[in-house]
Amino acid sequence: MGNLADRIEEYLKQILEKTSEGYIILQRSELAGEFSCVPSQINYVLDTRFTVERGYLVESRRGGGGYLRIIRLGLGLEGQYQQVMRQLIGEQLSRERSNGLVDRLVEEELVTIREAAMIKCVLSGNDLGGEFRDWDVLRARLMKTILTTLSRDDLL
Amino acid sequence: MGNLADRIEEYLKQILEKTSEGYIILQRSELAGEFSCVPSQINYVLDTRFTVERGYLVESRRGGGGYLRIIRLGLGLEGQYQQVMRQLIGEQLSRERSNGLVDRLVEEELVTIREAAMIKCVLSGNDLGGEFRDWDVLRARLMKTILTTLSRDDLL
DNA sequence: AGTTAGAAGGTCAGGAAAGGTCAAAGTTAA
DNA sequence: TTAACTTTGACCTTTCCTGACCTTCTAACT
Repeated sequence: MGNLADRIEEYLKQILEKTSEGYIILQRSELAGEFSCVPSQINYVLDTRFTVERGYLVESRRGGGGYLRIIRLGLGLEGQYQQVMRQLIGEQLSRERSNGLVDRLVEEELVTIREAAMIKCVLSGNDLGGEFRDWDVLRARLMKTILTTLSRDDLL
Repeated sequence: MGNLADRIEEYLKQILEKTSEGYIILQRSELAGEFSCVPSQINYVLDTRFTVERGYLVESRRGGGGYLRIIRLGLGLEGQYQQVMRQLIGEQLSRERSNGLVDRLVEEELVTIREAAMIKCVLSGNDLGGEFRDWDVLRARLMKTILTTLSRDDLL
């Protein structure tokens, strides 16, 4: 596995391990410079290796003083639970089931009561007056993004 | 965050924090001098960082003895903030504006960082591809419902 | 009172400094 | 020999910074 993408991946994961903040910040062009490659190669690495499925979140900002921010998603106890949850959710999620899941998250003390109330109110979807068709699909996607957000290591 | 605009923003917020009046008065050219930049850079910072959504009001006066006045808008106590927020949200709400509002809720310690991240990720709406049309309208409604939920007395 | 010079701040367009996208060309593994 | 993965480069969007030019206000001088 000596190819460029793998080496960049390795390098990033290494500094990501060492940090206690739960994230690292870097400049795309600078990193590209260190590995003597084109900047878009960095995007390739980020797109293929630092995905949510693999436990990472990437934020960025353009313009002068722009940057890349790679955030670690929890791999510990909470992270495990998060993976299980994702499988439980699947492609569709009914309102009853989502409420059940959220209650369980409260019991496990992974979310507060306030957070739970918020999640439920969003997932209840009283706001889209019939304008959306595939409710259960949307609910599943929303639930997943929320779980992802909650497992961000930089929010602890 | 090493760029000039960010540094000026931070500087201004710092002195704004320290003052007890709730506002600061300064001279554009003087401030520009301190940061060795062109005066219009100050306008850029004010236009992009000290907006109403983020809780600031900027007044100014030209001519001899002219000045800039940056006012920090409080959200008021005991449920008043709900009304203020609703006004700011209005019927439609862009992503930029909603992020500004959420940041402000954090600053006022009305929501936690985790809650803020969750709200942002829901409102960013990466989940409903092009399936929904009036995004800004939906965002406004969601934001209001969330605020209502968060201010429920039984969640404290 | 009217005029005018100087002292503020305001606007806008253009260039620079990031990062993003996409498709074509090159590699590698089955 | 394909099919999947990697690498590159041309072009795009967003954000920042500067400078030239404009508007408003005060004060001093008719």
